[in-house]
Amino acid sequence: MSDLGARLRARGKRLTSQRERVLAAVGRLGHGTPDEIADAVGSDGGGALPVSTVYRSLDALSELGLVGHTHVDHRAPSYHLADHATHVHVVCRGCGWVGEVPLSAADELVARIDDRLGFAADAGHAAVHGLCRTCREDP
Amino acid sequence: MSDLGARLRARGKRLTSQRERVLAAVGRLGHGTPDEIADAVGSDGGGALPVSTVYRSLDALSELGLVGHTHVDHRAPSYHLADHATHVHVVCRGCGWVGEVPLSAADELVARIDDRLGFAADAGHAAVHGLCRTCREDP
DNA sequence: TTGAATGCAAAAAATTTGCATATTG
DNA sequence: CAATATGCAAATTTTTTGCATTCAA
Repeated sequence: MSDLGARLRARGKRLTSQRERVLAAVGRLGHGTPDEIADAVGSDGGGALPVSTVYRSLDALSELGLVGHTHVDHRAPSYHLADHATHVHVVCRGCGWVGEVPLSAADELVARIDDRLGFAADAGHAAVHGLCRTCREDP
Repeated sequence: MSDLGARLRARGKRLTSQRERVLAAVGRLGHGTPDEIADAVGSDGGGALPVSTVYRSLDALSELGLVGHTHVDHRAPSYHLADHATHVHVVCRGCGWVGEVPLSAADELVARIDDRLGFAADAGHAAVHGLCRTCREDP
């Protein structure tokens, strides 16, 4: 898997230390907004990066399929390594609680989507909203 | 269904013409960003509303569960009537194409989430990302 | 009346862009 | 060397807030 450099080059892009550091930071964080990722990069001992570079790096890495993102709440795209997406996120509309279930829980849905549309769904990038145990009982 | 006024009052909120107009605009539009909704409200003959009021109205209506939203792309939350959410959206990461499958396709997933977490998932508010028929074959 | 909601304008966030300079291949 | 990225600052875009005023209940 993956010579980052080769994959970038294959797309006419280049391997830079910034992109390596952003990728590493995403891996370290698990999940993070562009801002949090910028902070994480800043604490790897290599000096801070401007947010604009973080955005551009995330774009580049997304194009390669190395990182993905979900919208956990209204405002923040949360990036993660593509291979970290091993579960479906659920987000409570009431209290904001975030939980997860194994990706396999979505097998049936993924199969049905493929049947009907020929679409390769990546459930690991989905955030399902709803109400958690507590909020569904409450008013 | 519902008496909008009653539902609002039940939460200590009030029925205002602005909220009625925002709700109507969302219904007319089907889907729309706060900005588009503001425009739509502006063309109902009742004069424009400041975006801040649109945001606040959408919040209020969301709390009542009358409107919901999905993140169709990176940047835009797309609001819709809650009862319009009768399908699961799929969004192609490659070309941005948006499709949908019946909500029932997610029954199994919803059941599993309930089993494991006691969480009431609302699949109609989920956008599943992936690759469409065309993009999955292509580079 | 009285607290909730609006309108407006200003503030805060979040994201993108222009351009000279530095780097990769 | 040539094309791609970076850094930085400024410009956009999106969302939120403060506050005096209006309005629903």
